[in-house]
Amino acid sequence: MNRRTAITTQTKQNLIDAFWSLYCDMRIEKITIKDITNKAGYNRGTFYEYFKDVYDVLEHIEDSLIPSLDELPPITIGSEMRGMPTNTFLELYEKNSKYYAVLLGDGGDPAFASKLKNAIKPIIIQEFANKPTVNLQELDYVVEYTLSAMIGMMSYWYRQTDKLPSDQLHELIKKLTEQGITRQLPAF
Amino acid sequence: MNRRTAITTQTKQNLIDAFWSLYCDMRIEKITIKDITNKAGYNRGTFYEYFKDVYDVLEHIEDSLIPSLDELPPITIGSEMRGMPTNTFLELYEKNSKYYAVLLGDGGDPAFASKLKNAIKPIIIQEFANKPTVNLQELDYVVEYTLSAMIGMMSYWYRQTDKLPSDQLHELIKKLTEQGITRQLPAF
DNA sequence: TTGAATCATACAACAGGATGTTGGATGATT
DNA sequence: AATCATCCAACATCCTGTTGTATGATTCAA
Repeated sequence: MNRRTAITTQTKQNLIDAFWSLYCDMRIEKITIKDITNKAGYNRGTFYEYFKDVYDVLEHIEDSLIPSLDELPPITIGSEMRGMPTNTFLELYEKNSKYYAVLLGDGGDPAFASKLKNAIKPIIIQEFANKPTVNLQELDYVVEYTLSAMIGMMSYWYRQTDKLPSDQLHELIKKLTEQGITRQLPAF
Repeated sequence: MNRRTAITTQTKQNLIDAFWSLYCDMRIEKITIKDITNKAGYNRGTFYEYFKDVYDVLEHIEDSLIPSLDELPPITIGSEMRGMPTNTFLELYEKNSKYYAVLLGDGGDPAFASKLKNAIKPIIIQEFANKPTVNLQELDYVVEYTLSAMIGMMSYWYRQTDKLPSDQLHELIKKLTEQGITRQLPAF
């Protein structure tokens, strides 16, 4: 890599890292550009060489966390989860948990959940779109339901101090996906 | 009511209404106190008589939208949805949809979803807590799963322009709750 | 290889605007 | 008439985003 681009890349990353360490502790509205550059060790003006404003940094981070099509393993019907790739999603979450847990948590960005869902949704839907019996509109809602449940569950899990064991969590999700909620309730 | 308190109540409400109409159109970070007081027709200083800052207004609104225990109808096992009161939740959402759809949407507040879940969760859990077979920790996750899915689904529904018919949505949610996701997929 | 031209990087300083506080005027309550 | 609440004007402070400039890196022709 060019010496020059190496420097700029590093500077940008330093700013990103400084932002993230602040973002983990405080609401984004309270983060000033001064805070970021102070922490990263740059002049405040330097920030504007790389980002438009504080929200631009967040967007940059979010974009880098949205999986690209080829990053996700191809999904085939008849796989372990019979079409709904919960495991793929869980692995994705775990891989990026450092960021996901914050972005999808209480102090995070509600738009990120949508971005994530919208990135994954077409991949899943595509698998079923050519089936003759499929109602595309309903399918859309089923996928929305699933992804919302997954995200909610995982975020909650990461928020807990005494967590359910990981394999028990995975098992529970699998059962909920395949059998529904009612059957998991003690009264049933 | 006292004339004086009537005035303050009205002023406070005017400020809240002005805030909400702005909040529906723009991110909260972009809303200035000047915007609010201009819209409501007060001096900027008056705002500080009632609220600490812009976020304080949002908190006030959110608190008024969290259902109290006696507001929610008592939940009994063996009811229509066999214990998981999805209908109760759907009705709650629809009753407050003007606010819920915004607060739980992309430009909303992720903390509100948690507040809402935490308010409803104990009511549901209480119904099962005394069953001998229940695993309280797992139950907690099942409820989290359910509420996350409901909130995600409803928010998505309100975001759509050409919505699935309401009764079809309710029917789909019922099936997903009772039978799981896998059985709703065309490949199954 | 050298050195002059060009470009990128980082910074200081400034104007504009938002914030939160203080002290005072007006009008209601007692 | 005295007291108190409501509302507002004005102020100091801080944050923002832009502009102009100095420093150092890269390029290319001689």
